[in-house]
Amino acid sequence: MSAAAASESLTRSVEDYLKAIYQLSPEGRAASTSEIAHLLALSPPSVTGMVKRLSEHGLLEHIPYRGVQLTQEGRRAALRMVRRHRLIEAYLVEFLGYSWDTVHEEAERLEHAVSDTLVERMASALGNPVVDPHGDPIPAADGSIQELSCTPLSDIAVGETVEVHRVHASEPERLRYIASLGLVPGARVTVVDRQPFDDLVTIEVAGQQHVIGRELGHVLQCAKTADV
Amino acid sequence: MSAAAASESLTRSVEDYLKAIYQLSPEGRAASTSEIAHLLALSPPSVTGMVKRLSEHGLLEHIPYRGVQLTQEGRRAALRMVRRHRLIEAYLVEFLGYSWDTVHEEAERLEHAVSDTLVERMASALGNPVVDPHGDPIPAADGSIQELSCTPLSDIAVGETVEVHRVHASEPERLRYIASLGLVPGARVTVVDRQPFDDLVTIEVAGQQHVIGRELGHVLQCAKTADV
DNA sequence: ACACAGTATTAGGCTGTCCTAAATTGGAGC
DNA sequence: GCTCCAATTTAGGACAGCCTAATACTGTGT
Repeated sequence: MSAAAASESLTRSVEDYLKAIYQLSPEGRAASTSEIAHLLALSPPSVTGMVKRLSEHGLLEHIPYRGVQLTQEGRRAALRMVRRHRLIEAYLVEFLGYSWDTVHEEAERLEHAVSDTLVERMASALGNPVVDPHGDPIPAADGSIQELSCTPLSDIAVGETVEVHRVHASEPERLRYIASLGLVPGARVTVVDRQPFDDLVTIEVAGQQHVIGRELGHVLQCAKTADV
Repeated sequence: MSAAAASESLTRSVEDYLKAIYQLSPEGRAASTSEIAHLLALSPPSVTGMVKRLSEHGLLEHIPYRGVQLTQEGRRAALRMVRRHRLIEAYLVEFLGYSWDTVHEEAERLEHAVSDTLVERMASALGNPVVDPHGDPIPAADGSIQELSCTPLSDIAVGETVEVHRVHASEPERLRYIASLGLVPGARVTVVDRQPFDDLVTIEVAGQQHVIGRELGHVLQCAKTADV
């Protein structure tokens, strides 16, 4: 049964669900109904209903009261959306004057409307980039993705100097604040102090010191310089 | 009542209806249910139903059994879609390697997904063009549009030389054929002969003679050279 | 003046996606 | 092992859009 479902085009809603579930299940962990509902700003019953339909179509597996996991096919569809989204973001920033804080919303709509042809043309125009403007890796057209291993800034030891690789946020205000501190992908950051509570770290970037709280500390994914 | 409806965003379907009705009513003539149904590939009852909803929202006026006409507001929304569509086509041809026969379908989907911001950025990148790749005029952002007066090729007198201004087709096969004859906007065409029946005209373009039938004769909109 | 052909509308249904309110279930803590 | 809370699912409903079949209208031709 599960094999028969391929190739009919998915609705916008379905694409959003698959992308959300993919994002909620690193390492193939199961995503819960309420997590999905929260991420998509829907009610939990709506999610239960859709999840049931998607599992009938072979895109995911649902163990009632336990959560959902994408099937191979669902994962493929989700990665396709992630590729689209990130390439569109990269294209808009590179060629149409978007800044990284405004690009997410536009890409969120376009990712459902572009053809595969257009996506690949944008990729070519960009020189087939491997990361988007936030440093997130762009899945290849064949669905492979290599997650680069990063450490949240909040886990970096005092005295270490690292490079910001990914900035895991989509809200414009947050991104603008982060950019105003100079914490864009590629920036070099030194952790100069750490508070014993609340994961507060003091960092130095571009000669300036700032204190970073728990949330931003997790949003900023870093790695040793010259690491991949 | 009619004024209260503004600014809620329109659905894809609604946008398609408005654009179709706009295209079917040159000079504010009324469009019939069956014309709309045919253009959108829907059943007439579906059109009646939607038309009813749209007239409740103040986007058009419906006189039962007589046809529909856009209101000011509906016309504005339709022109917005036409602008989007034509600018997207121009952008894709100019920057992403699309040819005029493949670009329509892509634009048809994108026009519903782009933001006003993106449309205006594409317009700037293009240098604010006034016509799209098919020679169709692009409405201004304020909704004004100047229709250039053209004559169908089938109405040009024998012996006259004219310039192709607009090519009013969207089907890829037809457009490819037209392009293969060199009949792109800007091409100079001389009518060398005309059959007494079926509107067949013999033309010369780029030193080659071709016979053009009734349909293509209407698709090819021409004007005297150096006419605007 | 009237019948009829063709067009348009009404009636009744289906699907996809969402919602709120009311059960149900699983696991934490006693 | 039982109780209870929070998470989840079921029940029941709304709305946008679409369809087919049945009915109503309009204008044409005689």
